[in-house]
Amino acid sequence: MAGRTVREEQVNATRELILSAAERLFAERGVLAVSNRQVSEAAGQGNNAAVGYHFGTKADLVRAIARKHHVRIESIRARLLAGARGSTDVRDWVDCLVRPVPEHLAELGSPTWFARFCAQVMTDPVLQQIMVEESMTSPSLQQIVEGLNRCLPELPADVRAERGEMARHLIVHMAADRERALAENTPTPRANWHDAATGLGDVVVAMWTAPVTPTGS
Amino acid sequence: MAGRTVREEQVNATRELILSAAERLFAERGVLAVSNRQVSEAAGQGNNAAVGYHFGTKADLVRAIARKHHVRIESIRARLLAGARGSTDVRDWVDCLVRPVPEHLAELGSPTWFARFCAQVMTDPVLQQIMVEESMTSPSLQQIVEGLNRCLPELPADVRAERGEMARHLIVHMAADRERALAENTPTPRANWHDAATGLGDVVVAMWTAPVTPTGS
DNA sequence: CCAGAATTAAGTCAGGTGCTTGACTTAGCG
DNA sequence: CGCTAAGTCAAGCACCTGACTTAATTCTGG
Repeated sequence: MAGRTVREEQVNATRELILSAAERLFAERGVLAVSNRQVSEAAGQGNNAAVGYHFGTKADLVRAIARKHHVRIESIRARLLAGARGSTDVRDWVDCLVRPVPEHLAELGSPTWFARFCAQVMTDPVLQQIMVEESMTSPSLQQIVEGLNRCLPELPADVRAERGEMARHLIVHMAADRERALAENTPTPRANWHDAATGLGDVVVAMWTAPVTPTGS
Repeated sequence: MAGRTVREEQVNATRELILSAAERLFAERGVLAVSNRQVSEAAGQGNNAAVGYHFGTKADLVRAIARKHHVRIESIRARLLAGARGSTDVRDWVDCLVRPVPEHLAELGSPTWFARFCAQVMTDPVLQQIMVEESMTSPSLQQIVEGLNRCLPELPADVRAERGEMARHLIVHMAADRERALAENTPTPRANWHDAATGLGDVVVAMWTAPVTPTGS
């Protein structure tokens, strides 16, 4: 088994090269504006079809990038979740929801591209579905939802769904904004990812606990 | 001057045809996934260069679509603003911020495509700037910001900026989500655009008035 | 009623795209 | 040591794209 390393190492290396080149180009220029050829070249592969060989279609490449990060994010979420188990404080559950992505970006160290990539993919009419498939299969996310439900039992199911969507948008797009600001050396409202997550948490807690003005009936 | 009508009418009609065809295709398939050719064809123009003739580059086309809607949205915002002048209730100013887009979409009648278009353009790394230029020149938006500032004088400037960004993301992306759900006949949390705006308002008010947990110093 | 301009139609062109093909390189194994 | 198979490379294919050119059509102003 140890003999497999040499070749397999090399393959994994080029796969990783393609993955990170694609992530960077996608974030900077837009997923659809970048061709597989350009990704291959940026990854230092003379072969213009390297992406096709290793990943298949562009959608598969996007999925691979998403999956790579999601495993890290998932483990951070699991760790936070362990600390919140049984809590009846909304803030604890919101932190489980809000902190994993910023914390993951902090771990990666500057510069990062994943947040911008993520925001784009989540907004694109055809790529969106890929992201949903990748991230909604997370069991830990389900546990957070249940935890929040227990904290806010009288919140109507519709409103709960609505505010869940809102939280998702906020987390992804605010991370993308901050990441972009960092890349362009523009001033950011917060000094670091942890503080940014705190600001996000303040808002998301307020959001979940906001009174619901009656409509219709 | 009345004699101009026949010719100019026709030209404006094809321009409008191109504009709405582009808006629909962009929303459904993605701005960059649709070529100018496809837009021209979808608009019923035998000329594959009709887009180029009438608008120039794709960025110009995007700008034209954005501008068309922004004039309507701006007038709705101005009307709401008149009712809020002098108020010290956060909710009044939030309504000015939150209601124009949903109300505009309601006026257009189903199906609409602008919200999805808008969300994409705002997220794209190169198109984003166009949208910012188009929408940030609005003087009425400035007035809303000032109104909110007067209601929340002790909120730090950084946090104010941060929460302004959040509100923008929420308005655009939640509208896009609802629009997509409408297009796909998926159930929506709210029965109509007005109620959706109310739900959005509840959250945005809570967001602006949320306590700020101290960070750093 | 007509000359001239604006708009639409139709075709062309160079360049870029995804995908496929076949040759070359190299690791692993008998 | 030579064979096999996986990975890499380079070239070619059919197709699509934006940009440009030319012709036909339509309307305007005189």
